[in-house]
Amino acid sequence: MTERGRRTRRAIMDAALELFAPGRSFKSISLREVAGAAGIVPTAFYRHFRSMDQLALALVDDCGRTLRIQLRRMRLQNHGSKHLIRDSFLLFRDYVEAHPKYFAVVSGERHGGSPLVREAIRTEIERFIEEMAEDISALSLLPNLSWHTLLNVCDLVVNTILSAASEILDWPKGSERLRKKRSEAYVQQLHILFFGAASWRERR
Amino acid sequence: MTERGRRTRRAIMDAALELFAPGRSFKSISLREVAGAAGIVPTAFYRHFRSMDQLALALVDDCGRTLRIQLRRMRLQNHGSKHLIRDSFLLFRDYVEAHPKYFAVVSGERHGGSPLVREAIRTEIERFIEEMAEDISALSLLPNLSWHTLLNVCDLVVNTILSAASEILDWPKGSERLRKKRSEAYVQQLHILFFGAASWRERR
DNA sequence: TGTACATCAGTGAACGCGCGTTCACTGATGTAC
DNA sequence: TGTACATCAGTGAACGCGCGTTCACTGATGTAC
Repeated sequence: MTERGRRTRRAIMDAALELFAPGRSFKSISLREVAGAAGIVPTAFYRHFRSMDQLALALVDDCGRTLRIQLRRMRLQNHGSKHLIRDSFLLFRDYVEAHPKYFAVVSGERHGGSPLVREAIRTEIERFIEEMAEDISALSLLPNLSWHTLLNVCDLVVNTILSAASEILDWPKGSERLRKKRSEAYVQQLHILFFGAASWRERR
Repeated sequence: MTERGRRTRRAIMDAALELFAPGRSFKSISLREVAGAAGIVPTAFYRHFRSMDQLALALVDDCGRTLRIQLRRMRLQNHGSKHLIRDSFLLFRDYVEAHPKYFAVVSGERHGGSPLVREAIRTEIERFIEEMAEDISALSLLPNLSWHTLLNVCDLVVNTILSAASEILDWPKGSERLRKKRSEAYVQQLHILFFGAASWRERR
């Protein structure tokens, strides 16, 4: 693959990501549209991807990797915080607002996409969950839980913040009150959830 | 509206629901396809709905109402149970498996649909949450919580079981082991969550 | 460093297809007397 | 209960459009000597 090839491939992926406006699913974006936005003729698309599904998979992979790196950095850098849960969530919220497209792909295609894409997203999310569990374990934040239960708690947490991400993408731009109110609601949900996890005794 | 009209309208909605195979979003279903499945010529569609979006709204409304009635009945009839949470979840799981299409609409379009449809689903889910909170309040299951916090807990619960529903729709048909394992995982999530809620003290 | 050549990326015409929507129509259904 | 008529539901031809994909091509890029 030549330098030119790599640049165009990147341009196609960026163009596709850019087309992920709210309310648009991957299925509703056409090959011709992506090609046009990437500045190439439709037929040239095939030089880089076999089909739109393959592009979707590459995109999921890309988003997944980027998000995992960012979120892990977030967790580790936040470690010493006095209000760990609140601070982590607010940081997460800001990150979603700063990079809406990445989350739009994951949220939007997680339940609606083609089976292939959905499976790929599921795998990415599982990695998410595992990394979160590893970090919590390494920091001994929930020493009472077995690895198995810890994973399950992280599943619940990731589900919750992905729901939050999806909602955040829909917030109207100006409404600071709503933004604060809903953020606090999610913070409370996470508090209750971690409170339950911290008081949990195995084999009850 | 005549009797014939009502029957055809119903046929259109049933046909659309039937087309909600896994991996198909509403956007990827065409007017002609729905009309064909409903046994009418494409142009006759307009006698009943202005557009596909209007059909989607009618469908969401229909699914929402049906599900709310069923789920409320479920909660109330399960009331005396010794293992309230587990029994409720298993009943819910069986109901999802028995009526997959209804959940496919709600799960699939909740994050991916057009803004109009997403808004409609959001409203239906809010009603869900409120009804659940009312029932829990009426049965004094979480007397320690303020109404505001109770609503927030129910939000978390509904999010969790909707994630579960989406996963249940994807379970391979035969795998009883997976089905049991994942069901127990969700039951544990709900236990932890309710445990946290039950031990929660306001104004901490 | 210069050149010849192979490979690779992008082009543009062409195809057949299913789409949403219009229109004037026909036949079925319901109602007023 | 029977009939005349208005309204309503369904028809079928037609339209222009954007779609994915094929193909033979041209020009750009990278490499071997």
